[in-house]
Amino acid sequence: MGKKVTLKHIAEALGVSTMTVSRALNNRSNVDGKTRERILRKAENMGYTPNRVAKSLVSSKTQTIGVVIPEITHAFFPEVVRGIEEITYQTDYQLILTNANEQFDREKHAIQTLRSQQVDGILISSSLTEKDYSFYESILETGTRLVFFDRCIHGLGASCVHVNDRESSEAITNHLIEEHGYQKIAHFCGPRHVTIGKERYLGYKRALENHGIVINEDWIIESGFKEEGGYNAMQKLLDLPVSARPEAVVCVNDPAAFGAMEAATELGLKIPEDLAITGFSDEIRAPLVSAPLTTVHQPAYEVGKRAAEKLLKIIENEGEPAEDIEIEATLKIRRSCGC
Amino acid sequence: MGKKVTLKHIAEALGVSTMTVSRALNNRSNVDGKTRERILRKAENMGYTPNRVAKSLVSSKTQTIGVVIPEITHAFFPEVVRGIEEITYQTDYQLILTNANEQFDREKHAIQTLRSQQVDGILISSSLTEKDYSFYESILETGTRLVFFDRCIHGLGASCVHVNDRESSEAITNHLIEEHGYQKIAHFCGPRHVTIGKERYLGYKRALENHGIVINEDWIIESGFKEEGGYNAMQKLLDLPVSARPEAVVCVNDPAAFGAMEAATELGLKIPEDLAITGFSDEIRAPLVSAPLTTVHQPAYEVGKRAAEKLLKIIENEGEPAEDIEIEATLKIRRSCGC
DNA sequence: TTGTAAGCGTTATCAT
DNA sequence: ATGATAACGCTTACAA
Repeated sequence: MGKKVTLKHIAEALGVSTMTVSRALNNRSNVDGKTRERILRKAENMGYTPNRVAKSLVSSKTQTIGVVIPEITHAFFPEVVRGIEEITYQTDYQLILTNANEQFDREKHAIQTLRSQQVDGILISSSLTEKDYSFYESILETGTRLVFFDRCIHGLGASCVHVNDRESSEAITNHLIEEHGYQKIAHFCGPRHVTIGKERYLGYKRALENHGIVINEDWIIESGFKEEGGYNAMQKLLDLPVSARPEAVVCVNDPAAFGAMEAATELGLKIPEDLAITGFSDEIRAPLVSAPLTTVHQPAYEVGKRAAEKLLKIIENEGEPAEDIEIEATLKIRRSCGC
Repeated sequence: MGKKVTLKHIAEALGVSTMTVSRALNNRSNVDGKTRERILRKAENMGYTPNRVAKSLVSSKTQTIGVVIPEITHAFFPEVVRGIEEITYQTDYQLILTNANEQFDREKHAIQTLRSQQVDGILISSSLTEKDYSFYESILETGTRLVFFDRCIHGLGASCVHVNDRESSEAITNHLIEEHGYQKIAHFCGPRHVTIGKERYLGYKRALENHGIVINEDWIIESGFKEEGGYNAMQKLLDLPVSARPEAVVCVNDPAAFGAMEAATELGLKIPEDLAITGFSDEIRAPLVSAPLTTVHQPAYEVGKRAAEKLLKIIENEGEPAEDIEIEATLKIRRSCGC
């Protein structure tokens, strides 16, 4: 349980200066072979561990990046984290993980803490649901390096990594219309100020418009991104008289779709016979539920990887420009759409 | 993009000393009301963010804990992380996440890095598969605070949080014997030097012994903890002539069970009619697979919470004793056992 | 090749 | 109530 060993201790034990020890331990050229040997051996058996905190104070570099996710239970995010982790592991960065739990206040707090920890950069999927960008504007002004992923905030000049949400949402809606002939299609949407909420809504809308289908506002219900929200939205939808119900529901993501399925099933509907449902994410449960979920496959691992790569570029090259990186998502047709 | 604002900048701008600024910002009593006001306002609009790195250097406290997990894709671990996160959020600690990817070398490396980052403590589920505890002995000697969870290493005097693996494994094996009358039961085990590998094996063994069933060594196959291992183990098992095959397989965890199911299904077996399979974890997919998995429900969230609580106690109370915390797991009977 | 001095941003300690 | 100084562990810049 001895006190922590520092450069100074090694230096004293050996009768050299701390600088010599520092140099030896950092493989600098300008230190005598024998001296280096002695120092390395001594450090080893004194159990020396460099103090990165002190190092960081000098270099203002912590080799650390912060990650803020809105929802650790949505399987999409751990998979993103895996992608991030692959990159940070290779490049010897550490990853500080924080969970905003879908609350923007927690997100702000997390970011402030990360900044005060002097992380070299931050990856974030935002929980922001209102049109108040001032927080982000002000921290970007201070030079905080930031890359958004999945849930982005545009117009701030920050980089963003995401899938082609709008096209994908349009494609899955098209599938319902063209392959199954559905005309009455509802949408359980996320908050509209979150990119993915807005984009997926717009894709849905465009598909209907392109087919000359008039949008029924009763069928557009905000479910948010969680199962519970999908469950509630479905209950609301099924409050409508039977004649006024849709044939299909396009959900903003998989968890919402699962919640919707559960509510529909409890109320005696069969999926997809009585009601078709689609998701967005293709998380781990999608192929397994009783009516395997037709959804949009989002390459989560890839999203994490690309976001981390971009952030590291920004950290390591002064003039790295902001960039909008779009990753192709693919339709995953299963049974819940009626196929 | 202005340079970072420090105490000194605020002090100069206001013509006071840095100490006064420090005191005001930290709510010390001994600072004049008006001075404090001026300082707070100035700090605010200069966009001051405290530098925790500098703070840490003085206090040798980082408000940071490290977490090392063996496998971020196994859904059990993100759920544990959620539990940890709940505690660290409440107590204003940050969480540094590292993934050892089932490799002990990466685990060692992760721990060394965490130590050099001066984390206040480490939570770890070990990937160690051999009986070489020297690494842990040496880092514990230096006073590193450590709590194991799930995959523990005993005999080091470190705390550990885990479920009652042996009893649970015995109970699920008993279920196969007593409720279904199976006598020919195989076991896909983890490495024996990992606690959970050993304990679950011993539970399985004890159940057979208590029922006077002789163990068939051909049926004990090391699958490890991943799907792929379960898949391979099942292929090996099904290489046996039909007459020499077991009626049931007790798998060391859910992923191994899923892999085993897949291989069995591909080879034309029906589960549970031709072969019963059980798991251990009760992860998110367990109820959803085509033969819903009979397994042991491990309260992952609770494991994370308790481990984090224990670690914080150790960090905050000098003399906090090591403790072995056992959490009760429960049998989750579904269809894959034949029920 | 090695050493000395100063400084990174903060706080503890001892003045004033 | 406020300030000066040293210290945390390390590295950069300069000197010997």
